[in-house]
Amino acid sequence: MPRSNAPALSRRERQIMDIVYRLKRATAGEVQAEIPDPPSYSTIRALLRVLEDKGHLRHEQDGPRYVFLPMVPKARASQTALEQVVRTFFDGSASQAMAALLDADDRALPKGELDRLAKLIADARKEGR
Amino acid sequence: MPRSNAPALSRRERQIMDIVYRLKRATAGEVQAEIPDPPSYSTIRALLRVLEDKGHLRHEQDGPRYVFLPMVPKARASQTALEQVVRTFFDGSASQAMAALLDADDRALPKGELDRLAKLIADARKEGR
DNA sequence: GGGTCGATGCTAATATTTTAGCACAGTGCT
DNA sequence: AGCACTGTGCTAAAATATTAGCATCGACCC
Repeated sequence: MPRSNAPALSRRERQIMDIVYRLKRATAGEVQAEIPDPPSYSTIRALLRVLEDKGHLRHEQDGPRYVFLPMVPKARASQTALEQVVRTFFDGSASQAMAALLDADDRALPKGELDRLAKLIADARKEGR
Repeated sequence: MPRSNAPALSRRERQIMDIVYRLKRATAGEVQAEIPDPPSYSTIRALLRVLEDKGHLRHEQDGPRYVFLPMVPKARASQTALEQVVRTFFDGSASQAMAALLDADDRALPKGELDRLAKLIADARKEGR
């Protein structure tokens, strides 16, 4: 858990946290590999250490090296991130955001996924009444 | 349009951009009012000026004062923001993200919105084949 | 005209972030 | 044992972001 008084993430810190979430767990080298125009290895490690100090990451020892993991579970962090986007860009309306997702990506949505969504929505409609 | 070589936004800059997007357009005073523990008015203005230099904002004169607006239209910025979240937290799958939105918020979704979504999805399914 | 109010432009100090370098520890190999 | 390799911890410099202060300008009112 990030310490409650922990300051918000800086730019690089945010970038690194995103990478760790995407990879689920990552070593310094893996993080570096994900950054375009990356700074030195040493720098990455320093940042990971800072993030750990601030309570955003923890590490496990994997043989000789550290593997870093988020303190806040991905599921929770993703909800927070979505809420933030919904609040900022969609007036707090989740359904507007969903419509935007559908709109942007309908080519890419596998049919099975659409079916699944249709079902979720059908369920929600039933519950809602 | 942000200059292509414009560096990513710093923390405060991001915060301010979000506020401007949320309000659609905002004066320095309005931005300040939206920030908890805000820095001085002077500071806000400096940041707005920086954002304008970097090409993220522009301003219009409204009587005696400036009203700031995003250079990138909200619709486009919101797509970018969603893509970022989808990539980071949902493995690139828009439908997973939609499911999360539905899950978090199904109490709050007005029935009419659900109907609209159901229709959008039905259409997408037709198109997709 | 003179004064006040509400705004801006600019400059400079301070704080934070970002970066790299160096020293050291452990492992495996010859 | 000695050496190379791959990792860490720590420290300190450099770059960037954040902040506030001060001078100025125009509008309005007395």
